[in-house]
Amino acid sequence: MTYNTKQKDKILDIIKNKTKEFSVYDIYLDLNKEVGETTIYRYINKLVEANKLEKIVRDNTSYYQYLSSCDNNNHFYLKCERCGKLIHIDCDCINEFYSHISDRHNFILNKNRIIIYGICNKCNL
Amino acid sequence: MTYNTKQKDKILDIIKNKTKEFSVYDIYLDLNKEVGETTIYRYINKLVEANKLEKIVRDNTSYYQYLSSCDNNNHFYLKCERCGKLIHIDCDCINEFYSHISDRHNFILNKNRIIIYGICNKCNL
DNA sequence: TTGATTGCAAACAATTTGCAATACT
DNA sequence: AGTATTGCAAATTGTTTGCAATCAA
Repeated sequence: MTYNTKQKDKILDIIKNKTKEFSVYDIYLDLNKEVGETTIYRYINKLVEANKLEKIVRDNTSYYQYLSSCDNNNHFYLKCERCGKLIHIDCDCINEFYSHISDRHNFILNKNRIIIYGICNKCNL
Repeated sequence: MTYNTKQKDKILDIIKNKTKEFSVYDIYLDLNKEVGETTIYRYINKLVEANKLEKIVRDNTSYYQYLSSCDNNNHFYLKCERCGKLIHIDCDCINEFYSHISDRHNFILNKNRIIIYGICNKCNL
């Protein structure tokens, strides 16, 4: 149903090694234009649908960030607004928060989509 | 430096009465095309910059949602992924969460940007 | 062989910009 | 009067689509 291709491998390889947001054009350049932009668009769109990538839109351009698959029940993200770094957290505090939101505010939060924005340790000097 | 115009008044009036996400075109239609789309784009962009509107991009279109200015120190949003409703919460739980994130994870979260996604009470039947 | 993928060129569409007319203070 | 705003038309540009060639299974 889906085929493995060297284009997909190349794209995924680049993506996995990105620590910050990237655009389709960034990937295109990183690959020395050896893979068509259209192909990158198509593959990245699939990754977004599969929740492997977060999509951020800014200045009329889409940027993406790799979300390493994480099955932990207590996982969420902190994202630095200054340097763009995405920090993975595994901490039970999110479950306490989840319970509180559920019990007191009647809202079932989506644990796969918790991204808290702010300033990271390094940037806060 | 900035002028008040009836176009701005009309746009803001519509926006304030929206409970769900809207596009520029929605506003354009609501105003019976009496205000140019360009004008709506320009004004809405300013509102986004001023943090009066949240911008959400989906399917190559920008949607917006009014963020009623809130100075409370313990304010955050819950957003329903099904019906799109934005729920305002004032609860000290966010400060506890803030402190925990700060103390244990060395991260200063941005209180003006906390949007938790999930399913609201009504949709969860 | 069969069906998915690629990539170019073209289409698309949301958004922005130039500019002359108009409105605000 | 002087400056900001409006709105049309045109330009821009990120993204998608058509399609023939190619590749994976």
